[in-house]
Amino acid sequence: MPTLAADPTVLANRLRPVLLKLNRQLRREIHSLGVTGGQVALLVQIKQHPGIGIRKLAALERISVPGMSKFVSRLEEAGLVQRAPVEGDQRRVELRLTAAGQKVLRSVRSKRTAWLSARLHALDPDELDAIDAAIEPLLNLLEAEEA
Amino acid sequence: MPTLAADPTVLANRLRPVLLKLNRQLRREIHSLGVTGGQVALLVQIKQHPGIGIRKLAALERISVPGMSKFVSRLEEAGLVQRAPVEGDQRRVELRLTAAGQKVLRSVRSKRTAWLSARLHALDPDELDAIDAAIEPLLNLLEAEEA
DNA sequence: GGCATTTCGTTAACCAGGTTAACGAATCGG
DNA sequence: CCGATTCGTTAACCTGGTTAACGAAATGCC
Repeated sequence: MPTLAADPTVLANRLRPVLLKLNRQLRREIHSLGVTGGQVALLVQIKQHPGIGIRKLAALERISVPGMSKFVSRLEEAGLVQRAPVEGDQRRVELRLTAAGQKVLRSVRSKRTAWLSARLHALDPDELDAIDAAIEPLLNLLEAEEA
Repeated sequence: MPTLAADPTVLANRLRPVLLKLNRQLRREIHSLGVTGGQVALLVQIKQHPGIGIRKLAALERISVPGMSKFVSRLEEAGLVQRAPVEGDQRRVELRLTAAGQKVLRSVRSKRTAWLSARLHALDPDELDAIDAAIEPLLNLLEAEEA
């Protein structure tokens, strides 16, 4: 039974190693289609914000602009996204999924063979609920600093 | 309100981006003393298992043996850990914290200025409880595959 | 005792995922 | 029309990993 009214600093020290190890595993989830978790996240964002630019996308994903430029280049080389010039502003670029990108996204979403999905299947329903309930608070952790 | 009896695959797809972004932030938590979260985790393990070898440590942290060797080398160069020869087996090494390593660990543990700690302080008690309650299930996710 | 096998750690070479610094081109505002 | 800003790219660099190959030491066995 977890301690109620957890001390934030103590909680941080317990949470950190868990996140660390989970992400080490997730990094290896470079599954079948050759796309990493990070790349999938990018595809999702582009799908949800068609025509978005590098800069906004970088902000959404919380990485630097040059970093985003590089990742998008990789996705473009892989044929999953398309850089299109913006009408009336030749500095900007509009990003969109290609047909191949959409296909990848569809097939990834239903994938149950990925490490995380497989491990979650092994948990009890109440454990799943506990994780489920933590997702929003964890998201709030990130949104807090957008202010 | 989170969905009860969450579908593991759906939950995985919601969880992944959260973990991804959290870890991107955590990576920048290279605070004052110049040690990263991963390095702190290592120091903690060495403290809890004094005299542990590279191989076991690598298994505990779920990374490869050569990777661990490299990280330990860095920590040794930084003067935080000490490689000592093992009595009666000259292949092995025993790892121990130096005084400096213990000092770093003490000062890190109480640090409330780190990003994660600061953000957690901004959450409601019930959100903290939700996160707290999710830690064990998340750990189980990792332990499951030790079997 | 001697030799094959296994165990332990290191090194080298490589890749992904970032970062900051510097820049060039285009747009915008006075 | 010119200075300042905005957008994206490139280059150089770092951390955190990986696999492959290896050398030295210990173990098992005949």
